[in-house]
Amino acid sequence: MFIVVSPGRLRAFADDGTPAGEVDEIDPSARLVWDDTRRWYPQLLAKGIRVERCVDLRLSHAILRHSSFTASSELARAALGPWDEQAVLDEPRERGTALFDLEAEEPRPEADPVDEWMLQREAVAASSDPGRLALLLAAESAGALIACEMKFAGLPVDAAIHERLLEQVLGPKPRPGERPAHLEALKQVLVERLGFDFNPDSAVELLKALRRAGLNVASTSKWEIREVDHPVIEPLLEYKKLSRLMTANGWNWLEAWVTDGRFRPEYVPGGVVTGRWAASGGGALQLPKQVRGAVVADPGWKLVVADAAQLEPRILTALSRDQRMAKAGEGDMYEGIVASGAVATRAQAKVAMLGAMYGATTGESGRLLPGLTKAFPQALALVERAARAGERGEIVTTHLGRSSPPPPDDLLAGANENAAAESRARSRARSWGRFTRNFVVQGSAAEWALCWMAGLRGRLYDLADGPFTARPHLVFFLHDEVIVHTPDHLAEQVAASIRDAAAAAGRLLFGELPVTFPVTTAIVDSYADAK
DNA sequence: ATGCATCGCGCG
DNA sequence: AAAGCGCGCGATGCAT
Repeated sequence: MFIVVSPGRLRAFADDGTPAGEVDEIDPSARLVWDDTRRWYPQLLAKGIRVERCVDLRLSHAILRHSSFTASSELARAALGPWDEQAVLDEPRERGTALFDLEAEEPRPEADPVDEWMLQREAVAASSDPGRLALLLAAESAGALIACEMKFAGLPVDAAIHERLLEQVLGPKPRPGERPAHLEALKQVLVERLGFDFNPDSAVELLKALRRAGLNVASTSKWEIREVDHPVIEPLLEYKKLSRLMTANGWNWLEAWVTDGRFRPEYVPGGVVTGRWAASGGGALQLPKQVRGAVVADPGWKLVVADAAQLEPRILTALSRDQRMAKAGEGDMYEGIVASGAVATRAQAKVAMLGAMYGATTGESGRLLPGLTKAFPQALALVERAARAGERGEIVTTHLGRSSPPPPDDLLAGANENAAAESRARSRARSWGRFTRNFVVQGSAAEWALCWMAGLRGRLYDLADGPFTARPHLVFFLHDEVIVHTPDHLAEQVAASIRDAAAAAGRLLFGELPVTFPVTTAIVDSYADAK
């Protein structure tokens, strides 16, 4: 059964979409259909209601609007409307410029979610691959539930441990506007070794200072100055490292983002064009290894940290059905690539695979590509095709049907003018090609991860009783990695569920292909101990 | 005072 | 100024 949720109304529908009247309260085992999970779910969670499944019409619309699978649908061909992000963003600008005429504005009636839902069902049913699209929309919507649940539960962070760590590395908490002791001391070393005062926090001043001291550098980035031989370099790199910790995850971060022992960032499913999640608030997806020691399980609980090993190369294997690459991926994929003879070392295998998926042309990665291409022609042909399509301004699509955004209007502009314009056009086209090359792999990997997590969510819930935060539950997700917070005694079962869900995700996406998706699991008290 | 672009760096 | 994809954020410096 479906229940369509809208302000003041709960409309029930049978599985085939026929109306079944209105209901008084939400049945959490029904599939809830709503405009935006972020709008409805937090208040349900606050009331202790955990929803089993949903249809997030906003996220689904974004997929269907652009998917090449539904290009001929009514939904995709309609003018931009209230379900389109762009229309919503443009809206305030179209209306008067006065800032305070909000009262004067007619509160426009909300679009009916039932109409949109029906359009979406039609679009999926008539699409070139209803099965894949339905899976994608279900996974995307499950992700929306999980994002809200993870924010509700929060990632357990021990502020005392974090503060101790900061004090060890930076010195005692400074007064506002001052550098902590260790950073200040390092600054003095820098000044001493260059022979004059300057502010190392300013990239402009720092660059001038380095050049004044006779160092031939064009920027102050780590990569470049690392190569320079001068007594200021070592303390400067150290300064940058400490400074980064201080500004990104220092005392301010702790105060702003960690309350009651929980870090609660906003996760943004579908926030990245490829379908990856984005996050806002506290840099959730950039939590540096340096501070992971402060992420600790509650007493009597454990963290189960799991990571999908070499996910993107394996996704490429499955997408391309490259039997030789599948063989190389039976164990550690990079070792397998070495064994195939494509490259000499594991490190090279890794660099070469990254280069294949990102479109490297130069450097070590570029040099290794011919060897990789020779060993795995089928897999490499897939990414090459995606790149060429992008260069021509065409759309590419992930395994389950998420399509790349249209190329910039000027992608091919200037191709037939003078030599300089032509070269710029080629460079633009190549750059877009690298994006589309990566899009199919990164986007399909994101789909696998969503299916993994959605399957895991259900398995975790079934492991215990009570409110979902009393059961094992997801507390963190980072592209190919999850953290589950679980009562001690269930940790082994959680680890097994994580592996089961990974295998199930592989079958859901790719059927019985001989491609495996191994996950490493670690049962730990502290995130820092996971690897 | 406030907004925006750039740099630099963290993560996958 | 990373070669080679995708992000978010803070500090700085300039424009408004």
